Amino acid sequence: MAEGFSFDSLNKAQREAVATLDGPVLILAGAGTGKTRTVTCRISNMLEVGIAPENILAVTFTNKAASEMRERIGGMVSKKLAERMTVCTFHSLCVRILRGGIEKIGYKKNFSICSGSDQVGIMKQLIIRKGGKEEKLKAEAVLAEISKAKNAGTDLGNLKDDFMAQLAVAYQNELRAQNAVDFDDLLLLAEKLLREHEDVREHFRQLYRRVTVDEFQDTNGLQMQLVQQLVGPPYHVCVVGDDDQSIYGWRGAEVANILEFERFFPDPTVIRLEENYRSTHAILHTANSLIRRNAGRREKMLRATLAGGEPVRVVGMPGDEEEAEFIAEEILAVKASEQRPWEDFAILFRTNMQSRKLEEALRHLKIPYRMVGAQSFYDRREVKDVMAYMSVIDDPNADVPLLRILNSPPRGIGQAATVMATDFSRERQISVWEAMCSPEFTDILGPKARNGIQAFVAEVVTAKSKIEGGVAPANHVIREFLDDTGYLPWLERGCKNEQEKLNRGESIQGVLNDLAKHLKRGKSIRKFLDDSALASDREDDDLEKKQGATLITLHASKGLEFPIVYLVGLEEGVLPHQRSIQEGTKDEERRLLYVGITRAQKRLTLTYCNVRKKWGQQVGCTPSTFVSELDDEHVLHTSYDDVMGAEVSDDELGDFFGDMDSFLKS
DNA sequence: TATCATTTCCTTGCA
DNA sequence: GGAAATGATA
Repeated sequence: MAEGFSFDSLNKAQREAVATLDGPVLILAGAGTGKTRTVTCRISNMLEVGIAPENILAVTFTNKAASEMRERIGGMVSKKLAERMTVCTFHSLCVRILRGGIEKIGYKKNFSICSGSDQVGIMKQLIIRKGGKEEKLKAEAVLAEISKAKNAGTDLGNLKDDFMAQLAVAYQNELRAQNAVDFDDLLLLAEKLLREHEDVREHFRQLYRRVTVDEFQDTNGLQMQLVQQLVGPPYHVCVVGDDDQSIYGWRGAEVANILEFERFFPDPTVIRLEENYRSTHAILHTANSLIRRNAGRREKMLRATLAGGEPVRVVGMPGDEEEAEFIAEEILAVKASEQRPWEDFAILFRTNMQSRKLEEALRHLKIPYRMVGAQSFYDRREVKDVMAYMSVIDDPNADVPLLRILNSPPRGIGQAATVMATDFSRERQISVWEAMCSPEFTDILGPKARNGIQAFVAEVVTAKSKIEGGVAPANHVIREFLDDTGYLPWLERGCKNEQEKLNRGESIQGVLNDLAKHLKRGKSIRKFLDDSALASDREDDDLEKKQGATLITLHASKGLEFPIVYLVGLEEGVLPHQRSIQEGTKDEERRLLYVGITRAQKRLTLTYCNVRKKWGQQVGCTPSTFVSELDDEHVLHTSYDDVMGAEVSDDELGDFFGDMDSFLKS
């Protein structure tokens, strides 16, 4: 089963990357140059020269990337060895580090992790309590500032806005009081722990002798500092990335980390992967001509190994409706004439808003499609609710989840009663749950709220004792609990249509199934909640197995490739996005388009509209300045009339089926 | 307090 | 156009 890897299958630069195991290494891997293959071969090589798997650490940005990498290395060397390595995200690495000594910096060992909507929940409470309703501050905006400050290493009390600073400090105290950390804290505290405690630092430096960081262009300042703490002399650290594909500046990524890598680690070996195996020459030439316009990049020349290719089409559309129709009809026609599977086609767009029209057009022609990364599974409202219910049963003293579900479904515990409960708990230094159990508190409530709270407390206690008594499996008890408390019926009533009801039911069942799986493996409910907080999608959600053409944002498309790509909405204000024009970050938008273009293997179509419906209003559009930046050598400029004229028969066919469709439905 | 009507705001999305 | 937050009413 261990097929190993052969140097013969690699090009010169890739071979050098795989063979250079010592000292700092910077691999600049352009789009489609076999980056993943090179990195996995390099790590396999470490194993083959006898480096212990325990000493190997590879850090990625997503769980998906981590499991893919482990799997591929397992296939090359041996599954057993691969499983002994540490391949994980920055955040789970930090959890690991913190579990081994967070008490040294003043937290309790069993800290819990606050995810996005938990943070929003806390912040909303704080804004209400601090009387910020007149300021009409959005919780998300405050949290964004806090996150920025944490990643930049500035003090939370020093935020520009005075009120924001107040909220930030209160937020941090709140987390502290609940023994909770947010995602930024994971990095912040892990770095602090390593920096301030030599014994911990030495432990991990001894453990992780070989460190690899993937997608290095997406790291922020804090992550860089963490890597520096983690890697000591002789600096066996390898970072891999492409500055031209840095598209997450808006959430703190610093291209400087890759541009000035030698500032952080001395005298690195720099290896450039410049041979592109993915796209035709025409596509790559067009991409290169665009990205050349960016200043301050690591100069590199991507070469196509696939000569020639069809010209890149740039099509001007009358409106967004026609744009969507045209693409759907062409996909249908090309699929038939070239015998391609739906999976060969992808439609890329800048904002999620744009996907609606495209979805409609595809549905109209009965083209199956998959939407990638629209809303992550664990962010769905009902999933969050169910997880909060689980958390409450597991430990009702955690305030955040308790407050989340306290009045869903309505139990007569409105805003007034909630504020009273949190105030009461604060004064006495007890949890909200303890307040709710205390007669002293319930006595000061109105009868409605009192009854609601007492009934709820009783239900939680019953469910808790059932689980602790081992009467039934926890997932069954929880399902029953969701029913008895009226949550499930309430959720169903709130659904607008059958489809929604079905979807919600499925995702709830999904959570419960996942929990059952964890329990069978002997893991606790708490462990399940922790793992899920660090995951974004369900493991067994068959991400790749979903059938159909792909609808995807440019951001989510990074790392993927498709034979045929449509990139829509090349208009000023859309791509580049309006806000980037205002903020002067057009360079990043250019990189975003570059990423999109380089996803295409065989055929690429770029479209722009003259008119676009924006928030229900027709708005005139001008083509993106990026369109005029493309070198025309391999570009064919054309229009809706031209392309539709060439396919009249298909057009009519589409309309025929469309009419047939509505006829059958009526 | 719950529910229905009205108004407000619109990136990108990972742990 | 539409979700989500506010406001008005039972």
